[in-house]
Amino acid sequence: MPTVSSEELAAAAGVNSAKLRKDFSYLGSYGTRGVGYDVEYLVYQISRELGLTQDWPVVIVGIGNLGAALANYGGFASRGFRVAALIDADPAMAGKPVAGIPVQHTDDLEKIIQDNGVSIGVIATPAGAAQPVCDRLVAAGVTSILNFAPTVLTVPDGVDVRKVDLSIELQILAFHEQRKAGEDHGGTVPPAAAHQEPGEQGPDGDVPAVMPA
Amino acid sequence: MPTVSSEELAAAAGVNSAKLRKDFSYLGSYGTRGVGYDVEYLVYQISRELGLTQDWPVVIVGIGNLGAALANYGGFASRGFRVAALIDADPAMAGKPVAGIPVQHTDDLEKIIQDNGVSIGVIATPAGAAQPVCDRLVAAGVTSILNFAPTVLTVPDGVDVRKVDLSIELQILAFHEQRKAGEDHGGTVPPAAAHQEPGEQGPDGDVPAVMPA
DNA sequence: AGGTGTGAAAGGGTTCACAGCG
DNA sequence: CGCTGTGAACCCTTTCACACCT
Repeated sequence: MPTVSSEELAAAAGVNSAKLRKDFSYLGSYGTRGVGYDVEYLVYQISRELGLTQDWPVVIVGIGNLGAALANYGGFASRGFRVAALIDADPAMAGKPVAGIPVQHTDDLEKIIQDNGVSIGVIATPAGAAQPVCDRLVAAGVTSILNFAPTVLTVPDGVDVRKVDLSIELQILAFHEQRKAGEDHGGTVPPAAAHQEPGEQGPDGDVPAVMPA
Repeated sequence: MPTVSSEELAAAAGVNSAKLRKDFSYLGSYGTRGVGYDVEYLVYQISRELGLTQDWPVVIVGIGNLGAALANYGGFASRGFRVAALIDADPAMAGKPVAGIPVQHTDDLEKIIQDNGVSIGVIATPAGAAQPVCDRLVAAGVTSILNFAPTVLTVPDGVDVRKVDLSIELQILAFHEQRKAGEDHGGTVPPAAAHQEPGEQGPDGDVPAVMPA
């Protein structure tokens, strides 16, 4: 299949074809009228725009179950991510290989970051260790942090943090599950929040915008 | 602190106070004019609306690193989730306790679901096993599935699926990282997508709406 | 013809601003 | 007087519809 139309892609993605064309148009004019989009060319252009063609060395700090799961996760390599190092505070872990990469001790964190030119760090430590680790990562030159620890991190301006809460997705499912069952609700919620569109399976839309901890 | 104003909550959440008040108004009139919101009462009302006051038994299928990390995750209990069972296809795992819960074999999946009245299942298996597991969960009565396997699942109408891709958040960070560094871009992207607001750390907004696999 | 690229219309969500209540 | 609750204004995103190119 050398070429696709916006109509076909839209159907596959579960969106309107006009939206898809408009979105693509922000990247440039990569389609051919009367024909569609050249698949290979389009994939390359989107990959480049998203930064998938670059090599991103990342470090994972905190090699418990979650850290190990991340280290073993196959999806990283294909998106341009390379696990440059695994770091843990437990001296007993040092030297042990996880996913083929030897775990290093937290003492060497700064050196590891600098030697590998790492700008993205993943924190998978317990809650208490997260902020100190974060501070050291930032001081060593990391400017983007993915945080799996159940804490809100404080960082200086110019540093991006994204927090992943493994229970939030479950909570969204439970929210809908609740509605499937009993239909006796106190309040009124606008239709947009009532239910996700069938077909989509992703973390977007359909989530209350404001949800205090 | 027995009471909060919408202004204070909005500042803490990094949003507009009017939005917060409007959002709350969909749940009912839980505030007091001239005073603010009674914290304890508000927390209860929001919890109830989100389904946090209920008990949600869940099963986790696939007890590798990720499954184990989920089983050990502390955040579930406080949100009303109870890990009713851990299930794995490896006979060697059967009986082994993970996070204090003995792992059970896939053969007993249907019985486990029914005995515990489980309606929410978590899939943390390898990609190949995900769809068969999903089918069995659904046949046994599960109506909401949280999928960590790198596959898009096919389910009948009435079943909700949410897919968590651990590399997508990393990709979003890399996208911004790329912009921090070089500023030579081919295309033009609308301002809303240019950068996340400082202060927020969540998986929402700021993500291209359409991103074909 | 067939399908992109895009101005213009429609729609939905956010913000303003203030009436109204404690 | 202070702060909620909310109609109305505003703005951004999505969709329509069609000119234009292949």
